[in-house]
Order: sequence, then structure tokens, then C-alpha cells
Amino acid sequence: MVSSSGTESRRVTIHDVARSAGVSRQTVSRALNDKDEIDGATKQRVLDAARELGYRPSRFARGLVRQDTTTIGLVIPDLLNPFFTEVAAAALEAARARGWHVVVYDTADRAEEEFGTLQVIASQVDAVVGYFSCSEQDLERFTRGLPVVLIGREHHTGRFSSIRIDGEEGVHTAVAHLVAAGHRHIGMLDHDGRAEPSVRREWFATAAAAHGIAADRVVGAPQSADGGGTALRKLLGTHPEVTAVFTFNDIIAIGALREARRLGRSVPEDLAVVGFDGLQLGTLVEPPLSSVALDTRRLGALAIDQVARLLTGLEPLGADDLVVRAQLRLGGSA
Amino acid sequence: MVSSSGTESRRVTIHDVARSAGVSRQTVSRALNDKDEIDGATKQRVLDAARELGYRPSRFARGLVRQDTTTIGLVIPDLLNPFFTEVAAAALEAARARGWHVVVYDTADRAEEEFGTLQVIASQVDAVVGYFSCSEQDLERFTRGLPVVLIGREHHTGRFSSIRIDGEEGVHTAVAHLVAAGHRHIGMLDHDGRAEPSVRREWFATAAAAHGIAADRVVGAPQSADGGGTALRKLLGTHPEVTAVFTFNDIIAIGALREARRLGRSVPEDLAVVGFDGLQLGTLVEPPLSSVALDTRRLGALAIDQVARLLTGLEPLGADDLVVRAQLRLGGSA
DNA sequence: AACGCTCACGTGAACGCTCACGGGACCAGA
DNA sequence: TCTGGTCCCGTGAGCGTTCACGTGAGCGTT
Repeated sequence: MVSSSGTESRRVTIHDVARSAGVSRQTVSRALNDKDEIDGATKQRVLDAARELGYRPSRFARGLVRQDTTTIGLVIPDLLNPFFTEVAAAALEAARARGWHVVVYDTADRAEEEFGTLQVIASQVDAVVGYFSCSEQDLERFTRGLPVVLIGREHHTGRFSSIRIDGEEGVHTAVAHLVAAGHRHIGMLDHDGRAEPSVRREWFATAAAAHGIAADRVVGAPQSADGGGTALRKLLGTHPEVTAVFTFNDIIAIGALREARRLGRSVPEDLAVVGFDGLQLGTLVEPPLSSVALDTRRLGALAIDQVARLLTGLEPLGADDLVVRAQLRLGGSA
Repeated sequence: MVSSSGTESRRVTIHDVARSAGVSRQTVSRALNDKDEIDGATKQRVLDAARELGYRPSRFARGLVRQDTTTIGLVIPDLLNPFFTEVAAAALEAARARGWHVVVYDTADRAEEEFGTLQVIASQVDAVVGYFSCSEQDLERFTRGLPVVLIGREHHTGRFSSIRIDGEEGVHTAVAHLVAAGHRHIGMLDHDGRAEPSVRREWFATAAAAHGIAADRVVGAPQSADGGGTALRKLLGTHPEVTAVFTFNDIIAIGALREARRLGRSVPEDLAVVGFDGLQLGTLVEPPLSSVALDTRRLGALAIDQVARLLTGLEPLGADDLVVRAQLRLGGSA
């Protein structure tokens, strides 16, 4: 009745159930998998015994003999960040089209978690795709033998592939748009997560330089709407002349939008805002967010496609094909 | 050099690599798993051979012998819906605390996908938790032997458990709040997905009845912000007297909020809006959304906890404990 | 009475890998 | 030369399940 909770617990196998029900393994298998060639009464007896013993089949043994589908592991920093869920949804969709599984992990935006996640994932999936901030050496160490596709991160060595996010042109267009609207003092709310300035900031800097305006009005912001809000206040505090801001991403932009309203600045008249990512979320706020938009569906599909090539031994896509370009999409905030 | 792409593809096993490198299985295993007791040159030779043949270890075989961790499958209708990602994030967090894995699937909000997902999931995980709209009979059929925890769905038979979402009191409070603010004509934007009216609509009806007001001003809305917008327009078209709306969830509420602004109705003065779910997203819009809020973290944790009990044979929680109550949280929209 | 068929069930084998051993080659010291 | 140790490497076994068979009982047919 009570499942034996001995001090240590050897696994309950199909054999135990068979013995308990007085039949053979195969008959147990038949009962559990709802196959023919089994008497109704016997089946019930087996099912009861299985429940009694708390038996649950080993998915490994089953998968081993049934040659089951491939599973790819998707690692993202934060499931609560809509950008990553959009990517994840895209990857899921692309994987489903191939009949594959996707295991989603988030690393809670902490680098330490990446190791644990990788270690744990390595024996569970056939390939890994995702965002990582750890070194390639560490990646190499924890993903022994698995194909790996990196997103939004340069350089790939050995069996790694990486999908590059190219926002240079998009950011250039965005700055051009702001300048054309008469803005001369454009600030930026960067992501303060990593130590070095972000690539997006560099894009901003070169775009600004191309238009002959300064790009030194930059404030770091945490990865959240609240963070964007406080960062905007800080920026406007030190640089009151700013009339437009470009942000690291849409989350921060939305926070800035909200904060602008609280400060009594109307958007886009008193303050123009341009985000990055092009989240669906940006269309929900008022005014709808202008953003340098990324095609997340393509991003996910591309990642899965590359994984497929690596897995099947086809010729993998080269760096030139593994690019997703971001384009300015106007809402009303700029 | 080129991985043999024969017309059919038998799997490349550790044995093939061993033969190709002129060593034994065990030595291959040693090389791949970075163990000691292997010569550097040999190791390199094996690694090369493995790469050459496109070998990748079977995670099933490995898991079988290493008795790997438990994995639970989380099935949600839509990853792009922030509510489900909040639940998913909570479940991931709770599972991580136990050292478990979570496989996330979405069913693209289509009932047909549920079967495919279940069928595919059943051999991959040790337990299933999630949202399902299919019959328990179908669930039973596809999840043979696995513990199942249902969310937001009544009734549980056999090995099923279900976590009940109890919004009755919260909705009652919400309606009371609206009535106290002087509203007499309150409409509702329901979810039109399923055939029968939703439970939330029933809560609304009883709450309205308790306050002596009508609850017949109901319009169905698709599960999206746009859907909420058009539904609101439709509602106001047929019932212009409405001064407050309660919505099936926050997504719809946010759409209604946006539409209200477009119709020139200011919120909450001309139209009060109360959502359901209590998404973080609701705090980003203007005015911040009032909502009958659910504790999604508790929801996820509860689900994982119950799975743990079912898996380890502990006494499972009873129906009375498997409840998450929703409470009114005021923003500014009502 | 012999045959053939169906039904219900059991028996090796195999899936691909790792673990616990065992053993040969080689070198040093007595 | 013998012993003992270290360094590599290979061999059998086993993980838990399903598949392809084999088998015997029971029945009806000729």
C-alpha cells in the first residue's frame, strides 16, 4: 500500500512489477503501453501492481530502444524578459516543424548559473543553442561533443556557430531619423550588466559621429523598466538639454517612456524615444514605441536551422548567412 | 572527411569511433569524457575520429547507466502570453531548487497540438504539469504511467492532480470596488476561446448579483490586446451606458485600455478597467492596470511541489491545499 | 486423430553507453 | 631475475526497456 520508502531507494523496474503481478516483463510492457495480446484481467492486475509499487518507466531505457527524437536545449538569460520569450517561441515553432523537442532553461541572468545549467543540460540534449556570457573555453568544457549555436555573440571557434545580430544599419537609420526631426542632443540608456560598453552603444557612437553629433550622454541602466526609468531621470538630471534617447532595448525604453510622462515630458514632443528589439510589447504602450526591430522569428528559425545542419552533418551555414539585421520600425515615440 | 550520408543512416555509435581509431569503446569513452588513464596522443586520435564520423553520444544510453536527474514537462498554451511565461519562470525556479529539469512546450493555443505534444512528451519526462483543454480521457491515454498536475482546471481523477485558481473572492472585491466608485453599468470582456462561458465570467456574474447589478453586458474577446480592443468597441457600441469593464485577463484589459484612449475615453474617469492575472506587464501601461492578481510564483512552486510528492510517493497535497487565490490589486485604471 | 489457427504469454537479444575490474608493457630497485 | 609499481588500455557485465520471435493451451475443422 505505502510505497516502500527505504533509506535508499533502488529504482522500481519493470521486473519488480512483473514479479509482483506474477507475469513476465513483456506482459507488463504490454499492459502499460496498451497493446494487444493481453487478457483484460491480467492487464488490470499488472496496472494495479504497478501503481502499488509506484513504478514509473525509465525514459532512458525506453528512449534507448525506441530511438527517440532529438532534443535541443535552449538557454536564455531570463524567461520574464519578453525578448527572450519571443526568441524561444520562434525556436519552439521551428523545432516543432522538424518534430524536435526543445528544452528551455533560464539562467536567471546570472553567469554562475550558466555552468550549472550547461553541466546539467549536456547529458540531456543533442545540441545547445542560446545566450551565454561565459568564456568559450568554459563552453567548450561543459558541452563536450555537442553542437553549439550562440546567439548575439561574436566569434566562433571549432564546433561553435554564432548568430550575429547586426544593428549597425538600423541604429544609423534611427539616429538619422532623430536628427532629421531636429534633435541635436541625443542621449543613450545603455545596459549596465556587463563590464564593457555594449555593441549597441558602439553602433550608436558611430552613427552619432556620422551625423556630427556627440555620443557622450550615456547612462547605464539595469535590465528592467524601472531601471530604464531611473536611468532616464539620471540622464536628464545631468544633461537637461537632451531631447531624444536611444535605449539598449525596448524594456528600458518603456521604462523611460513611463518616466518621461511622470516628469511631465510628453512623448515625442518633449522627448523622443527609440528602443531596440522591436518587441510586440512596444505596440501596447502609448505612444507605441519606435524601435530598431529584430526579426525574432527569423532569429529562432535560423538557430534551429543551423543546429539541424550541425546535427545531420550537412554543410553548416557560414558567418555571412548567420546574421539577423535590425531595422528601424516607427511607432509614435519618435 | 565528409560524413557518410548514406541513403539510410544507422546511428554512429561509440563502437564505430573505437574501430576507426583502433581502440576500444572504453578508451573512446575516456577521451570524450575527459577522464584520466589515457595517453594524450590517443585521446586526440579518438577525438579526431569522433569528429570525422560525426559521432554524438546517445543521451539515452548515457542517462540509462548514469541514472540521471528527473525531468518534468511543462505544457503551456502560448509562450508569448506573459501570464504563462510568468508561471513557467516560477516553475523553472522551483524545479531548479530541486535540481530538476523542466522541458517547456507550448501548444500554440491549439487543442490539436495537445495530443502531439503529449505523445511526444510522454517518453521524455517523468511527470507532466500544465494547462490542457483536452478531455481527461485523452490525457489519461497519452500520459500513461506519468503523474500529471493540471493547472486552472477543476476535477481530478485517478493519478491526476489539479491546482485550482480561485478568483471568486477577488472578483467579488473588484466588483465591490467598482460599485463603491459609483459604477452601476459594468461590462465584461470574456475569453471567447472555449465554447462555454468561462469560470471567471461566472465569478463576475455572482459578484454582480450580490451587488444587485446586471451581468449581461458581456462580449467575447480573442486572447490578445487587439482582441480586447475590438471587443471593447463592440461592447460600448451595444451598451453605451457602460462605465466600467472587467476583463478575462490582463492582456485583454490592456487592449481595452488602449482602445479606450483611442475612443477618447479617459481612464479611469470615463471608463474604469479591471483585469485578471496581475501581470507585471500591467504596471508598464498608463495608467497602471488594476487587476485581480494571481501569485504566479506560488502557482509554479505549488505545481512543482505536488509533482515532487507524486514522484517520490509522499502523501500528495489535497484539493484544499492546491489552491491559489487571486486578490484585487489596484493600479490606477479603476 | 491430426492439423491449423488464434489467443495469451514468455524468452533471448539488442539498444549504446559506463563502471569495475583485469592485464600487459615498461621501468626502477633489490 | 624477480618483485612491485605506474601507466595505458581492453573485457565482461549491466543499466531498463522493447522487439522479434517462440511456445503451449484451447478450439474447431476435416
